[in-house]
Amino acid sequence: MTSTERSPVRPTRQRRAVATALAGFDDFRSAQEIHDLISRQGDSVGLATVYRTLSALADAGEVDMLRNEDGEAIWRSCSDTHHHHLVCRTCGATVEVEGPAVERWTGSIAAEHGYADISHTLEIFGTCPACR
Amino acid sequence: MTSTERSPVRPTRQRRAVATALAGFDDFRSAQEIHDLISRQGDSVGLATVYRTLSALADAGEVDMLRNEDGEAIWRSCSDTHHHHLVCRTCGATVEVEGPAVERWTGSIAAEHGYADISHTLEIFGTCPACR
DNA sequence: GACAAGTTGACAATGGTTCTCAAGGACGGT
DNA sequence: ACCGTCCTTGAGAACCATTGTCAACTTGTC
Ligand SMILES: [Zn+2]
Ligand SMILES: [Zn+2]
Ligand SMILES: [Zn+2]
Ligand SMILES: [Zn+2]
Repeated sequence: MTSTERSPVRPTRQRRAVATALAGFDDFRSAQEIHDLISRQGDSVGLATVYRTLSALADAGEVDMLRNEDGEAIWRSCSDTHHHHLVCRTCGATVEVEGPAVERWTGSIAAEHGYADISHTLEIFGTCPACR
Repeated sequence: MTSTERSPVRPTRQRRAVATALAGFDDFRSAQEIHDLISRQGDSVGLATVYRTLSALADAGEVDMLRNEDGEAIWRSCSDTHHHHLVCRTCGATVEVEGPAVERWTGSIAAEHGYADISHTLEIFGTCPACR
């Protein structure tokens, strides 16, 4: 059960730095890359804090986290509605895409086989026009 | 460049053991679990060899490798036609699913944005009836 | 059997991610 | 401003899946 009281989230220098760094990217980046950008901007935030903040933002639905082919987590600030990604495998350029039909399809497939608590991952990789 | 000569693949006791272990599962398992099953069956194969063999089989398209929500690689021998998976996140029970409409959708989305050389990943996770 | 080349396994190394815990900061009440 | 409480942070250790190392061992071939 989720308790009704949420622990307050305090606006700290560190959390602001992570949010700013995220805004500086429009493609998916690893926690390390985000940490590096923060450092390069003169700020100093512990790597563990970067991970904590990214996880919290992901839980809150304010950033998307997915895994690259090596299983590493990569992150990107996204619109807050459910969507998927069309990602250039050369330069990382990302397009958010929606597919109501796909959402319906995954749900019905799962129901058909009696699975509950459904989640799904769907990513499309390709080469963007600029990288052709 | 891929050379035209392929290095010969020798049928060894270890590779047979991995294949047998794979056949003993009908769901996705980690390399560690596969290694454990081999041990339990009395055979002895180094973990590194399990990884090497699984990777080779995946490259050859004889097993599917995907990543669970923690980013760990999990493996399963699969049919050789293009399909996706509905996976129980508790016990790993897997259903292969096909969705021609989804295949069409990903293709058209990609074309619409000028992306070429399209590939995609789509996995559905949930809790199976037995694990409810 | 002898040779060249592929294969193995114990172990070390790698590297992303999480954990630990003492020190620091935010906030409400006074 | 001062306190007390609870949240937050960071340096480093710990974790752990995966990969690299390399000498010993197989396998296929002649
Ligand atoms: Zn591109
Ligand atoms: Zn979706
Ligand atoms: Zn199950
Ligand atoms: Zn598909």
